[in-house]
Amino acid sequence: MKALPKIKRHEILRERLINNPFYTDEQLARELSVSIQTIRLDRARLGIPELRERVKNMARSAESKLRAIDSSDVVGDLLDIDLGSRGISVMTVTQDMVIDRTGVARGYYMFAQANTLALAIIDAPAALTGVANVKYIKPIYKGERLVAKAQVIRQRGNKYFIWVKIRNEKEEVFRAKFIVVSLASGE
Amino acid sequence: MKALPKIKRHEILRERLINNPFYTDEQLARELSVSIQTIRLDRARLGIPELRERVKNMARSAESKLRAIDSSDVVGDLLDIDLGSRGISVMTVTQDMVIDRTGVARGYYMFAQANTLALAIIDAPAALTGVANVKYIKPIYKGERLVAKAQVIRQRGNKYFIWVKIRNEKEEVFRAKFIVVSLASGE
DNA sequence: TTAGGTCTTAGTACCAGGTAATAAACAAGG
DNA sequence: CCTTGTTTATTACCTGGTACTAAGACCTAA
Repeated sequence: MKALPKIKRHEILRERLINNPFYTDEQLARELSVSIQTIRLDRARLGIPELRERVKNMARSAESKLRAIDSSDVVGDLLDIDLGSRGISVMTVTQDMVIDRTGVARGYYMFAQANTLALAIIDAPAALTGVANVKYIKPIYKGERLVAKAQVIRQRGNKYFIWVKIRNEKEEVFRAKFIVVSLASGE
Repeated sequence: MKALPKIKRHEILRERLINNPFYTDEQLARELSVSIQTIRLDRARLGIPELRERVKNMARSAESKLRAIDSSDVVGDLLDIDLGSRGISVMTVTQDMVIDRTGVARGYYMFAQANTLALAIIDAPAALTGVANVKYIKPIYKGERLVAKAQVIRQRGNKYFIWVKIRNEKEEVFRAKFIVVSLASGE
């Protein structure tokens, strides 16, 4: 590779660092056949931080994102809860929840919000979802603030029947009915 | 803080670095009232890498995890697909998919696997889930390898009716029926 | 042709956060 | 008293940079 024009090089640089932030300036310099100083100037002009900063930022943001869907028991923020009866959670749809091509939120995020809220309101040390009936009423887009309301509508033995409805600012966008099994008393 | 016994210090050090890997040796030294060299010896003895390595490892592992549930269009690995008709994906249940307290996989992972597979087999540039009916048959535990099979059972206009069944090694553990709407032709 | 501008490269000093190796101080036990 | 474990200090070196100065390369307009 040789003597690319500056603008082209900037494009390549930006793209390279997006899908592999672990490059050092030295590697980039070699691959683009320019000096390290040129790469540094480029990064400065493009506002791209140094390797260590990039990696640190990834580690930090990844940490919080993982917390959101992996580590917590409730997806979204629990606003209000009345154990054994009802609960409310909110979640804001961020860039990484939507399908790039269409800008529509992936369905399993709403499912996750509704499902975890349903499980949270069960007054038992452990509970499992048995059945879910889900209806996606409207597509949901980035930036929308989703409010989920859950309500226990019937309880029979260790089975709970729970309705969850999710609204955005204007209207109902999702609803689900869960049958949740409490594991408190035997199996 | 002063003059802790060595073993105690090791415990604290390990714990501190687990829930905040961003400490430098210098900070740790100050907080534990020992010299930097002592911290370095401790790390060496405990096999804990330096700050930059820790951060790099986090960034790398987080990257792959995020790809799994955020960036890819299919949760799990797509093994086989016959557009407009059927598809198969597999997913292995890892530690971070289970609820620590019970060791049972969170329900929305199976939902995500089934739902994304259902969407993937639709032969259209974009599709949305309209309705989902889900049954969790057996609890699923860490390490299980889940095979999801999806099949389009009916198509009416831009609506597809899809069955997805998930099995572990031995038996069926989950099934779902989705009604998926293709956005290809209008709205 | 020449002066001025932009790009690129080189070189130097400095920094954080380490590794590696050596040596010295100190306490405690037998 | 000597040995042993633990801690601290010191020094040389490493990577992947920042910040700054300076000089050469190349193009363009007067």
